[in-house]
Amino acid sequence: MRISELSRQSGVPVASIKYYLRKGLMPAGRAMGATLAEYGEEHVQRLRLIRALTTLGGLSIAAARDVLAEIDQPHDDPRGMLGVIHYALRTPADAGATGAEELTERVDSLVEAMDWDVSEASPHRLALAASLRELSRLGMDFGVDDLLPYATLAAAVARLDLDQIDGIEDRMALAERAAIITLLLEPVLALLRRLAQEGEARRRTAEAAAPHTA
Amino acid sequence: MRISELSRQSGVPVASIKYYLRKGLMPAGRAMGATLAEYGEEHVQRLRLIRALTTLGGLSIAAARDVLAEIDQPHDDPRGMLGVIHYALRTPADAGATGAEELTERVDSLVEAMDWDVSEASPHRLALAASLRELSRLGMDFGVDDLLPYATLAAAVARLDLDQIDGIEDRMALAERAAIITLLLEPVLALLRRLAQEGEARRRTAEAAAPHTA
DNA sequence: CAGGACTGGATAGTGTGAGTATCTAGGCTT
DNA sequence: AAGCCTAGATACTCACACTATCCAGTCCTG
Repeated sequence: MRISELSRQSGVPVASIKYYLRKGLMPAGRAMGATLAEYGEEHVQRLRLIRALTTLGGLSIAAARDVLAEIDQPHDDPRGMLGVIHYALRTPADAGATGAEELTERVDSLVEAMDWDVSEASPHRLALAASLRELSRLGMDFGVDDLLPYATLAAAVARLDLDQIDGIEDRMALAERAAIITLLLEPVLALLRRLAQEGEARRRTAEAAAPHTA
Repeated sequence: MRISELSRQSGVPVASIKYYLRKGLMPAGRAMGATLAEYGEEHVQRLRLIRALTTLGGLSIAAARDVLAEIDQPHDDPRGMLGVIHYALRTPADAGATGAEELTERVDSLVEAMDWDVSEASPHRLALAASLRELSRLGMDFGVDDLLPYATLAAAVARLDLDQIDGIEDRMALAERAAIITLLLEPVLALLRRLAQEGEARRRTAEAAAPHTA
């Protein structure tokens, strides 16, 4: 299929497709001549993934490129790839690590208490410490004890996540699924949390108004 | 305190402070003359909150303005304010609602199954439907049964969230806390999830290699 | 086999968001 | 009175994600 057909099927403007090609988010089509290339179904799928990563996942073009490059890499240990994808995603919260030593310790205690086998060098440790420091400066200090319940729930979520990609044999498909689960389920979880907050808030308000019906 | 002192204490450049004032994120200082205004500790705090919302929470200036405006409003039902804050936050996923009818039904079933008392008009319903549709087009279709375990965990998280702001009497402080919990805990939860994923993935890999030690 | 539509690739332009810098009077401090 | 600092307005910058033009080269049609 030619680029105009690819554009029609995917709904992505030709100029944007060219832009993604330039930026290295998509492999070029099979060249059939100096001014002609052949695209396939996999390109349609790739465009869908790109749009999902950027719009749903909120990734920048550069971050999406890194994640896609990781997906395309053959992985010996498919499960370990999750970590690598995570590494490709610097949260913007890693700026200003000054004075986060105490918070880093807190994160380490938490990881240990949860018995999580997480790389010492994981950027998430630092990112989490930075987030906690920011919250602390806003007057909301979360100690290990405050975080443990949240961490326990996060562990339960992670188990569900890994169940989703269990039993997929094709490595390429697995890598893609892992990325989708990690990145694109995040907004879904955030939305579920908000819906739940709204429901729980109303429940508590109602109970406060009429405690006997509880 | 003058603006330069405010800048020094908060670490935010004078030009940026003026920018936030222009955009309506901060109340102006008390005018002491045509070219002089007095700022207080509350302005320092406000700047911290603005920076946290934009950098940690990833909000745009416009979204942060809406949230802050909501915080500043006096609320009759402080808990219900959570919902209002949510409304001020359109997720970018609300574009393209075509063909989401079936997914909307699915979301409605889920909300009903969870017994969440959520407004019929909540933008989260539509946003969730749109996210699910996108995931479905990527080959990951989540039915109500798949979502229920996640929703149950989300409900548990929401209970923890509301516990955090329980017992705060000052309405202004409560509004701010509610916003912080909802918005700024989100990246923390995402990081916990990723740490947990990494831990769980390694655990499963290890168990697959040596099942007898499990 | 000529004309027009289409193509890949390069280059340039656009619009938005989030600041950053400059300018102009006016005021405060010593 | 001199030399700052200040509020407010306006203008400028920079990155990002496109979007539009250009330019040969190619294909297809009549």
